Amino acid sequence: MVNETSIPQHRKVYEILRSHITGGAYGEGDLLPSENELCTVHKVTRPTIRKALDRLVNEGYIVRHQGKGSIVKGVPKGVGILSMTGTTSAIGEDNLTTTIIIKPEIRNWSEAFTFPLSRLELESGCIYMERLRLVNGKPVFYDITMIPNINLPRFTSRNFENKSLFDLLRKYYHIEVRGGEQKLLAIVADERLKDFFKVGSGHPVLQLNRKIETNRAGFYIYSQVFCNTDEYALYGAF
Amino acid sequence: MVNETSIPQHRKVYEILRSHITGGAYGEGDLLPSENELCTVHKVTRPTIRKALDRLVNEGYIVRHQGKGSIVKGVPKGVGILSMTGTTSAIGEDNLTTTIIIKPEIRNWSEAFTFPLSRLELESGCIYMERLRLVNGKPVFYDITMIPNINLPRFTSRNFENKSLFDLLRKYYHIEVRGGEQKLLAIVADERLKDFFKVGSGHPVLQLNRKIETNRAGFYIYSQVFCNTDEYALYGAF
DNA sequence: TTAAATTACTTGTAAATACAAGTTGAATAA
DNA sequence: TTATTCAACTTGTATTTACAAGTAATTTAA
Repeated sequence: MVNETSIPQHRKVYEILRSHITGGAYGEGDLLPSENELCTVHKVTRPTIRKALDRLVNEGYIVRHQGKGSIVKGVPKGVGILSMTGTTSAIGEDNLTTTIIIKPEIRNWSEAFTFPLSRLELESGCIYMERLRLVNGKPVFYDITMIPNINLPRFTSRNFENKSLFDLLRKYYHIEVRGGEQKLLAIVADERLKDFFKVGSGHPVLQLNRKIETNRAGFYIYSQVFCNTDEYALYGAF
Repeated sequence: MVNETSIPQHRKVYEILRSHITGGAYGEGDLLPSENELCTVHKVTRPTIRKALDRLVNEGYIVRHQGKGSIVKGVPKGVGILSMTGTTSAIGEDNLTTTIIIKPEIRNWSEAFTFPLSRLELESGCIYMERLRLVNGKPVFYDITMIPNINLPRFTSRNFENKSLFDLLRKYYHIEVRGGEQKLLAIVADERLKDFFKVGSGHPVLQLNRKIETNRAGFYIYSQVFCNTDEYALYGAF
């Protein structure tokens, strides 16, 4: 029997458990139901349950102890900046507001920050945008995002104001982040950054150049993020 | 039948395949033997092989394609600084030389950089060391490492000159890095850093404060790393 | 009362089996 | 020759079964 969208069972169980953890149904230190209980609830066998749990362990949501059970660690903090998707999940959405500096528009690539581009990417052009992120009202992130203009209908007309770019890509285009590479360096704020961050001259700024892989083969997202780490240090778990 | 040290089969297979990749037996783009071939070679069944391969995928050594096979991606670059162990594997040992500024010595904790310490850690004191790392002769990393002084016989008398701290911990004390958390920020070089890095005043420096988890419960390694990113940006994969 | 043993859980490992689904190259038919 | 079909691979998913090993509470014996 094929499921409606043929999403594997272990993935479904993973999504459900993950949403329960992120949604607060389980808090830090709570015990997840035992594997056998999960089996009966989701009507699958133990290897399937274990595959779902394996992923939760890998992503840092839970730890397992032989003889005890699966203990919830909570939502991995800082997964955002340093290891996965956007800036949104790094801080917690409550305190983060976004100002669009340059709305998504189609441009030619201005060379995507030290990362070499493929011919297809160069020919297609890119969707370019600049955003300023404020944490508790203070400007902390300034980011430039470049996405190849390949098979993304109506992209530039979508509303980004209160959405995560990555949620949007996932929802409308089934593009999911798989991993990526990044370069980090410390620089001194230039005129533009001094203006955005409202800091004086000589102010140190953290710069991240990122190339993000997706589930679409050959489809990469490039972003350059500048951070004022005066009050909010970048946090990452690994 | 119990194996000599009762190391799981899937872990053994993982170690073997991993060493083949890191050792250069398989290069980038090469196909690993098929799962069934690996089964016959290692005398285990497919689920066991798949568990070993799963881990290699998670750690970025290989990618798998249905119908094609398991393709070697190579040794994950930059795993060092941003996601795992030391600085050594970040650059490649060839170009990296280490100068010990303060040899490992037992001290009281000077509060391990914003990370709260447990009572046991505070009571045990810490092994403290400072090292300067040079890449191609230029000072790039300055790091302070603090290790709780718990059950580490003869640690301060070991020779660190040309060894990775983490290799040593693994080899002699069976301590392996499991993960950790880190905070990143951009600062301006103080007098000490200006001296070490031979840079002028106002020079931006990247600072990492890290708390590293190990396979010993409650045993954490704390380190603070300062990087001059002028010539060598920190590189990380995720 | 106290300490040891048992029992009933939990997760960890491993095999054997089956079929689905993607890829590739060889055999076949036009 | 060219296009199509097919067979032989590959990995992906899932079940069933079995036992090992760690944990914790209960029961039992001292």
